[in-house]
Amino acid sequence: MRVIVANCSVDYAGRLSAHLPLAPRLIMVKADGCVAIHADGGAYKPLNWMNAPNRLVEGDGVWTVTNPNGEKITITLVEVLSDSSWVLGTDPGLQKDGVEAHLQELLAANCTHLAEGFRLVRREYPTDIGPVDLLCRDADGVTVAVEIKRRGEIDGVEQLTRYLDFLNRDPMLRPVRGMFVAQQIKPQARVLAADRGISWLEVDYDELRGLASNELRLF
Amino acid sequence: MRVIVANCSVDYAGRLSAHLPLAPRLIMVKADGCVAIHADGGAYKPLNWMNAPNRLVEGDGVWTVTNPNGEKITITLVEVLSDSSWVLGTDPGLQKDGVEAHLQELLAANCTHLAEGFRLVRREYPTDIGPVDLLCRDADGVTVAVEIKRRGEIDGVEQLTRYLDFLNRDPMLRPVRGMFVAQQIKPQARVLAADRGISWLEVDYDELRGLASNELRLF
DNA sequence: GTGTATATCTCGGGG
DNA sequence: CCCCGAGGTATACAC
Repeated sequence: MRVIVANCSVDYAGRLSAHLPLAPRLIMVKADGCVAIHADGGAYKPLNWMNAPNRLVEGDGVWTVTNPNGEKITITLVEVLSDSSWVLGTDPGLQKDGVEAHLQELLAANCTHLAEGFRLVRREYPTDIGPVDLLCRDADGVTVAVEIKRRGEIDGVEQLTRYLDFLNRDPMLRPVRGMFVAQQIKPQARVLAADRGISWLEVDYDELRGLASNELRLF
Repeated sequence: MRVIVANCSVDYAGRLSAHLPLAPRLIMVKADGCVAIHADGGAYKPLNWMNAPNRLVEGDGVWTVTNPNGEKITITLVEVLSDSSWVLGTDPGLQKDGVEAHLQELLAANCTHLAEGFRLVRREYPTDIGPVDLLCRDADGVTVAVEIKRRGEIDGVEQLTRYLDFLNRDPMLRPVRGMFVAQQIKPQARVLAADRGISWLEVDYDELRGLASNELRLF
């Protein structure tokens, strides 16, 4: 890990063209070779960057970083205020809890939470176009394809629509209806779901987790 | 801009829960207060972060960063290897060229480039489901919804299909046909567009820009 | 390698 | 302020 603070200007040419006028910035070079140019604000995203794999050539006050896709960053260093390096080693990595997969687990284990009388057929039910999160049968025995998201946006409705298209070609399953489930569903997604006859439901992750631990306590 | 290199462990609780075991990492604190914890690899994305606005409290070997949404990062500093600060000032900012907005501008100004006899009705034509990039009328007076992308992929075709669904409900516009325009269109997207009766066109940004400057030269 | 789905996406624009 | 779309999205994973 190398950190340089310098007055610099930067040019990027690749998927688009971009230019940074001369100003003081922080340049971070990681062990895997990736380069990031940071301003003193603006969240974690750098102004410009080049991910690994790439090739960094340090010329006389000019760095050029190129990658195999023909993208190129030119950093012109006018005045270097600081230049330090450290060896940090590989990171043990981030442990996460609360992503979509967990929501899916909880709902698979408690699918009556989706609606009275729901029974799980299987998780990750395969179709030609990808796996459906949950396939259930409702109280009337009608098949229901359930798509689960942490945040329900329009893409998720499109995804579920594609699954329904394919599932409804199977005479053993037909008719299949859809259910869109998320912790929060955007208005646009609700409109599209409703328009396509897909029901939707907002669920609470913490409540579900409590429900799951209660069930555990009962047995 | 403050950069600390330290052995640390990190806990995040907010939109999800996450934990980083003790290891050497770089902690970046920007002037706007945002905090990012970087490993020595893995592109420009930090392992953990907290964007502005937030509140950073430096305790005895423990930093807590909280934001108004109830999210919280706890950084436990075991050994500080380096701690430096610089004042960089506000950045003049990134100048971009070649993004979708430019393509849309150029095509709005030169919509005959899309097809002979095209006339622009309006840019960003609103529908219940979002704005259509360009609404035009072709040489026969038929309404054409144009979706513009830098890179034409399947999502764009889906997006245009949604717009067409809604536009075709308007008796004043009906029938509306679709046109999918991009600098490069993936084969899969072409197939889907064709399957839905949507015409598609690849355009060259540099050529369009030249065309626009030629028009300027004429007047 | 391509295609697909996720993300504490980030970021900027418009109502 | 939220909603919405674009992004050099990045990243992981399946085929």
